[in-house]
Amino acid sequence: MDHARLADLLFPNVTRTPEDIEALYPPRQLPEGAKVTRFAPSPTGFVHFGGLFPTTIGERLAHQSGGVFYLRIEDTDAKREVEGAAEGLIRTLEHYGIHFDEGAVIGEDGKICDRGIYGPYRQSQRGPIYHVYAKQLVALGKAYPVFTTKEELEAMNAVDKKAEIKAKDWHEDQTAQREAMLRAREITLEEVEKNLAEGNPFVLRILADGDPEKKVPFTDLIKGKLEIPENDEDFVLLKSDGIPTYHFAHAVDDHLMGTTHVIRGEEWLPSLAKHIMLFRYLGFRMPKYMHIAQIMRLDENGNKKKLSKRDMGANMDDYSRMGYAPACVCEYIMTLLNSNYEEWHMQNPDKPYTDFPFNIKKMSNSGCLFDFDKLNDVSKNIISRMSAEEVTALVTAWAKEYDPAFGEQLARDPAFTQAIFAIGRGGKKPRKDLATWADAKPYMGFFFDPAQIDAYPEQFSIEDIKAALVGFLRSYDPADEMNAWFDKVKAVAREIGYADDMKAYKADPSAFRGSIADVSMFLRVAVTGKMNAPDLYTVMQILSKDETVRRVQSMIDRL
RNA sequence: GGCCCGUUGGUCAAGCGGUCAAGACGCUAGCCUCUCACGCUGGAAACAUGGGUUCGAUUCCCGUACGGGUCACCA
Repeated sequence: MDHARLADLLFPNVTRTPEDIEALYPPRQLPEGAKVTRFAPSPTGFVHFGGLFPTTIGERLAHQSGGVFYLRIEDTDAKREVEGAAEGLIRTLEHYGIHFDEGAVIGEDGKICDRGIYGPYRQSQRGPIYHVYAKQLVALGKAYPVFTTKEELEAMNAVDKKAEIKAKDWHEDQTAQREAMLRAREITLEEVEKNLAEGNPFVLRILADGDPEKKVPFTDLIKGKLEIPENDEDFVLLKSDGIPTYHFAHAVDDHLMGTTHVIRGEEWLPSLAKHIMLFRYLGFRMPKYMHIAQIMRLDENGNKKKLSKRDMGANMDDYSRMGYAPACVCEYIMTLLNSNYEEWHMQNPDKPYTDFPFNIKKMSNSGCLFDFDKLNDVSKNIISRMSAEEVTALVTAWAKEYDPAFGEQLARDPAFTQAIFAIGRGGKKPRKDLATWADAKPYMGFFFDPAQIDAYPEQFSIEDIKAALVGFLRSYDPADEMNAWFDKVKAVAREIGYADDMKAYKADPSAFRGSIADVSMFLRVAVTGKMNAPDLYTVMQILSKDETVRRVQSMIDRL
């Protein structure tokens, strides 16, 4: 077989050589140790939690080392592409504070455009580049074409490949495939010419020289030392539309664009042998790899499953809707990514997570379960440290988008709203009431709308409650200092036979009808409608005397 | 089914041959407090399993089980 002749036959229009291409991609001028990483999504949907994981690592590694973090769009599968998905991906990442130094960006006109000299950054626009390398491989005898007729191609596209294979017997299928592969390798120049003349499309397959019985040692930055069986599968390099598969595009692009670290999910581990082979054939130096474990979820049988797109908590846009602040989500991700992050954060509570010295060695190598409880805790801590102004602004902004009626209430009197969010804020032990902005309404919505009223526990008599409320109204004076105010509440408690001192009550509960805590609860429910609410004295101050009295009176009336 | 990866409390996790096996979330008891919270002090709760190697294994090796991933002209 004359490989050079085959190459010319297959790629008559390719005149450039790999050297010509290399010249267009000069080595990056970066400081020693700088890492070049990338986010390389296929524009088929939204960013999901599992995807934000490797992205955050890439961003941290690049920016912490003075390197480059770029965005490359892997739009090699037109069938699956979703209109506008790429733009959505970029916007979501921006929302989470992930910025790209280079690559595909959203331009002035809202459309994707390139920024940087290592482009194009959309694989769909890199066809001619891939073809140069494809031609080279053919000329080297390391790749060969497999022709199909258009009818066969259509038939292939019509079936769900994955489902089809699953239904088959694995052994049988693999033997058949292997035989077909070996046969395809035997194609002659004459056959190629004939097919080309007939206009039949072809895929370009690699000619695999590996022996799976042999293992190649490989070091993954997270998994450690691995033994990879050599690849013996003639996988597809170029699809029949001339567009490369992931494998081929990965090798060519990451080489030309100077990627130093490839960070991807561990589902790529089984393909690693293919990539090792490709880089070898192409004469490229391999980047370093980090294969990270998947985020899992529990299925209905209690088994772990990879967190997939449809799952609760998968779509990052859902977090916005649920009212999670981006900073909180990022911090939660850091706690999952780096086992010593929490320790660092406890020592540096006020520093942003970007100050944390991210350490690859501290990364977990098994998949973790998504935990909303933990996210909420992280989130509560962060929000508790925000200022009242900040919380007011963020809650209001969130509500305007996701709960307009509530947003309007919050915005009507910003000073009033801010006074509410200032309760228990600041100081050493701030309240931790809010994990999400959506928590604001159940937490403090009663200031605006007292409609929702918790029922009093049944063990208390209506008479006691009424007596306490009436007693309170008789003596209430908003000019009282907090202590004076509470002394009056205590007096009311004594009047109706409730203990005004918790110690005395606990020493002998039977001596009293109830305690000051119960009386406080009677009042709290009357004023806020809730068993749980922030400091009652302050709540009354903010509500005003008229409103406080009105609410207590209305509770007395309905009892 | 072949191949690959993984396995410390319910969850996230320290550990890297000798520890009473950290810590965080959640759960829970009590304390503090003028009420709700916050906070504090405790508690229950774990090395999947069988063989080795070793004076000694959670830690090293092999097997087993279980879980995950992958086997497309998808990424």
